Amino acid sequence: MTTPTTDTAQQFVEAWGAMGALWGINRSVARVHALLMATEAPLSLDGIAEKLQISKGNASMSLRELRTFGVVRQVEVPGDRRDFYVTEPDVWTMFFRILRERKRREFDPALDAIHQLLEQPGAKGEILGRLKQMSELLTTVEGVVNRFLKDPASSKAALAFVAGLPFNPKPKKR
Amino acid sequence: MTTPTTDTAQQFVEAWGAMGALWGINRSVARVHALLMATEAPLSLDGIAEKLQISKGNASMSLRELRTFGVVRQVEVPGDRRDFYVTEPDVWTMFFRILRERKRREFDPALDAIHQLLEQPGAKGEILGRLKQMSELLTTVEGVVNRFLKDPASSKAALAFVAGLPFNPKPKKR
DNA sequence: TGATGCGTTCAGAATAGTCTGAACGTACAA
DNA sequence: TTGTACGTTCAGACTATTCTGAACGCATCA
Repeated sequence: MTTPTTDTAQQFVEAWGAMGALWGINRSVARVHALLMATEAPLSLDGIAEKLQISKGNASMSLRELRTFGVVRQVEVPGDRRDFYVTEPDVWTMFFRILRERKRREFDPALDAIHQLLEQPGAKGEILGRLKQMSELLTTVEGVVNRFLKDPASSKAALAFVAGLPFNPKPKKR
Repeated sequence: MTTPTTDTAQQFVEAWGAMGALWGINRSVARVHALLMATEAPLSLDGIAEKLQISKGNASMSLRELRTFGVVRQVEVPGDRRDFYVTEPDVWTMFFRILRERKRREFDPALDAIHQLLEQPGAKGEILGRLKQMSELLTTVEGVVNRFLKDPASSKAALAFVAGLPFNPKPKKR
C-alpha cells in the first residue's frame, strides 16, 4: 500500500490541518496538503476526497489553492486519464512559497494602506508619529521577507544561525 | 479636543482594523487598539464603545484581550471612578508583545503536536522524514522568535540591518 | 451521435466566529 | 439599607467562512 493509513499518518493530517490557522491556511486545504505530504505516490482528486471524507468540489478547490501556492503540482499517470497530484517534498521550500503568497495577499495591501494615509496631509502630531513608526516597522519587515524570498537557501542557513546562537545579553541598560 | 475625529484618524482606525487579520487579531480588538493609538488622552470604556459604535460588552472584551497582549493598560483619572485606558506608545514594543502572545497561543501547541508524533513509533520512512524536516523548521523558527523576544532592542537593529542590506547573490549553483 | 468519466463551479446549507444587550456583581454614597 | 454608576459575562442573534452536491463543460470513445 503506497498510501499509508497508519495512525501516525492520520494524526499527522489532523495536526497539520489544525495548524493551518497558524499559516493562514484553511483546514481543508491544510489537510489535503498533509495527505499529499504523507503519501509518496501521486493521488487522484477523488482518491483525496474519499480519504479525507470531503466532497470532490472541496478537494478540487483546495488543490487549486495549493497549486497557486506552488506547493502542489499535477503529474500524469500513464494509462489513467485522471489528474494526479504530488506535493513539493522539501518543507523549507514549501515554507518560503507560502510566505511569498501570504505577503502578496495580506501584507502588501496593508503596507499600501499605511503609505497612502501618510501621503495625505492633515494628520495631527500624535497620530502622524505613530503612522511613521508603523510604516517604518512594516517596511523593515518587508525588507527582511524580500531578502528571504530572494535567496531561500542562504536564508535558511541564516535562520538556523540566529536560532542556534546562544543569547548574549547586552552589558547593561543606561 | 484631545480625541481626534479627523478623517485621517478614522481611516487609520479602519485600516488597522482590516489589517488585524494579518496579525491574527480580530477586527473589533484591532479597532479599539487603533483608536487608542490615535488618541493621546486616556479613554474610558464607554467612550471607546461610543466612538467605535460597538457595544460596551464588546469593548470590554476587546480591552481585556489587548491587556493580555500587554499593549494596553489601565490608568487612573483623578476625580473619575471609571477605568481609563492608554496604549503602549512604541509600535515596535507592541509588535514584539503581539508576537510573544501569538507564539504562546498558536505556535507552541503546534510544535508540541509534531514532537509528540515524532516520539511515538510506527511512522514509516516517507512520512518520518517529512515529520523530521517539519520539526527542524518549527524548532528553528522557534529559536529565532525566542531570540527576538529575549532582546527586542537588538533584534530591531538586526532586522533593520538584514532588511537594509543589498542582496548579494551566491556565486553559482554547483 | 450519444454515453461515460472526469474536473470545475457556485447557490445554498452548514459551521464557525463575532457581537449585542440584558442580567449580574461590585463599590461606593446617601 | 437602598440607589447609582460602573465593568463583566455569556446566551443567543447575527455575520462570515467553509463545505456540499447538483449542474455543467469538455474529452474520449463506441
